Amino acid sequence: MTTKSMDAIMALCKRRGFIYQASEIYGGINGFWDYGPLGAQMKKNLREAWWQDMIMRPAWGRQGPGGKNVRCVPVETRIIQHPKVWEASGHVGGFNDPMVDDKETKQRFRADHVWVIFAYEETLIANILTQNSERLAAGETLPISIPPTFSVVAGSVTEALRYVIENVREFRPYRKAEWATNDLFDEPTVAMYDKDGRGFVANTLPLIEVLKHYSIDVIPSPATQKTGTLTPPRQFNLMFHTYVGATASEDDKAYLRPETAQGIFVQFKNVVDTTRVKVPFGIGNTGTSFRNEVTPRNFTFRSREFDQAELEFFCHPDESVEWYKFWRDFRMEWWKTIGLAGENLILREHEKDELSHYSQGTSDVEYRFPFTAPGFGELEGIAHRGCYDLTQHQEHSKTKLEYFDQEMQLRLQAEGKSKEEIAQKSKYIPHCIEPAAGLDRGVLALLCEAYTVDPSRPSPELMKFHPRIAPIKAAVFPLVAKDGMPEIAEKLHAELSDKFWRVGGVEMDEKQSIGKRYARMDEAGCPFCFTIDGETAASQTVTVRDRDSGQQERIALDKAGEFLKDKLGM
RNA sequence: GCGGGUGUAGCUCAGUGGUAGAGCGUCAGCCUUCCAAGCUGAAUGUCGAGGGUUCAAAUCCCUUCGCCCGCUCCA
Repeated sequence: MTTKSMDAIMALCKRRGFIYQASEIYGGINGFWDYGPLGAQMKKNLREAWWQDMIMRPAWGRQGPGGKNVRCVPVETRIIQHPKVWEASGHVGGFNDPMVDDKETKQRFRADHVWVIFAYEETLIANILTQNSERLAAGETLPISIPPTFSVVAGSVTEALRYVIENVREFRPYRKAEWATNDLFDEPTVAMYDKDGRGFVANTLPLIEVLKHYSIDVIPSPATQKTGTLTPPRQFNLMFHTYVGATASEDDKAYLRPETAQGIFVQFKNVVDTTRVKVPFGIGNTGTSFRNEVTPRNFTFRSREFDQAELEFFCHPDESVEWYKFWRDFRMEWWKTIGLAGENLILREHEKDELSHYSQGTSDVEYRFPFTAPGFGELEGIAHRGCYDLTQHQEHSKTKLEYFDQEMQLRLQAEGKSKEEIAQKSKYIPHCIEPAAGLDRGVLALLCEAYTVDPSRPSPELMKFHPRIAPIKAAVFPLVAKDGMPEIAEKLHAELSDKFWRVGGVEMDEKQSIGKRYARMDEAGCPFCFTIDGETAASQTVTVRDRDSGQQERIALDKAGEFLKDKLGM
């Protein structure tokens, strides 16, 4: 594969009106992009394709595991939810990792991963123990204050101390370290020895705790063990917040959603109670989400405001793995059918250690963008979320979100199962499979995949969109603007517009040379151009030019609509 | 948030203190019977923004914003 130039793609997007920088005349705003006429239509086509193939006729009418029909319904939920929704989902906590930077080495650490080690001289400890034996016996805690000795990066106390033991020579003047126990501390401790054999007792506390008693300036950096180079912990708050109500006090604080999925979980009970859906079934939701990214980068790939198309598919726990595989495979296939058919698209199953604790499987549909190549960037994640979300909301909202499976009850009764077993198995919190696609990333991938440079063509740049995605479906040209050709073209244009306006644009262009007009349509990604020429009036035929090959065929004038309908798969 | 690069017409870019340019595109007219063709003409800019130095700033200095690359981050 030849590497495509992202700069060239971005230039074309601007030039042809696919994507503009948001608020450009004011200098732009970091992490936000607008769509121009062609981009807006294209994104609408993508969302429409998702809606049709996921909600209206899920998985193209295929049957799911066990020959079950696949039923999905839509909801449209709000960007602003009750703040507790985001506490239950874990986003408020998870989006609030404080970070510290090392000003000298420019390294950044999660504050909760920095462990400060205190090493006490053994003789000092011994003295304290003997001098305060009565107070210690009474269960008192002794205030002992010594400067932090060094710090390490680790996920837990044990991991931190294990690191010290295994890499003790990094920490001068210590030469040797081993696990130890000590009466003074409840926590695990380590015994360390310097080159003269003097003994020390070391324990560790998380940085955040240590900062309650010490200034950041006396904490050694885990990168260099020098003091004075760390910044105070800073919150990287990825949640956008706002205020509900005109008074804008702290009590009115609310969040803009970081994903559309939670709106589905929160309305799960209502959908079950009001729409006669039965497990297994899916609920889809599309819309805008917000994440205050640390570093928006790579054109529209990591924007702060973006659109998602998410399906939450609810099923019985015993069938959940089968449904997970079903959706994972279908989603991969789906992206292929709308224009990402090449080797740039992969399905990547997450490794065990990448999975959330509640997940039995997660895959990403990934695309090799020019800016990620040779790596890949995530387009869609398909996650087995277990019963995690509904359970969380059940706990936080104190509302029962169990599903009563009447079919299961009848089946178990027929099988003569015990009352206890029937009651237990027919009432459950469904498991959930979540295919969550990024629409803006989808558009970006489709743009990158479609962008083609063919130096052998008179106009080398073209966009090879799949007809279903192409914002302009067809164009009509009179070969020259005389001899009655414009009149015939006008008529054909009117006919095609009338037939296809629901799915995309039909253009008419009679200005300038025919080559220039073809070139313009190539850059807009219009798949078919109908040209009225000198023969049309006599033979009632037109030529159709295929964008990708440049080849033309001659068809009957009154068959143009049918031709296009067929090519658009309608 | 740090470091490096960059910002001049719709796009690509030239312009190192002295009257803002080129190519392409766009538009108009002519010409033209199939691929950014030809001829003629036209429009288009607070030189990213703000401040400073100077008789004079796209150009030098400071601040700031956007974009690109690397680091960092990515429930």
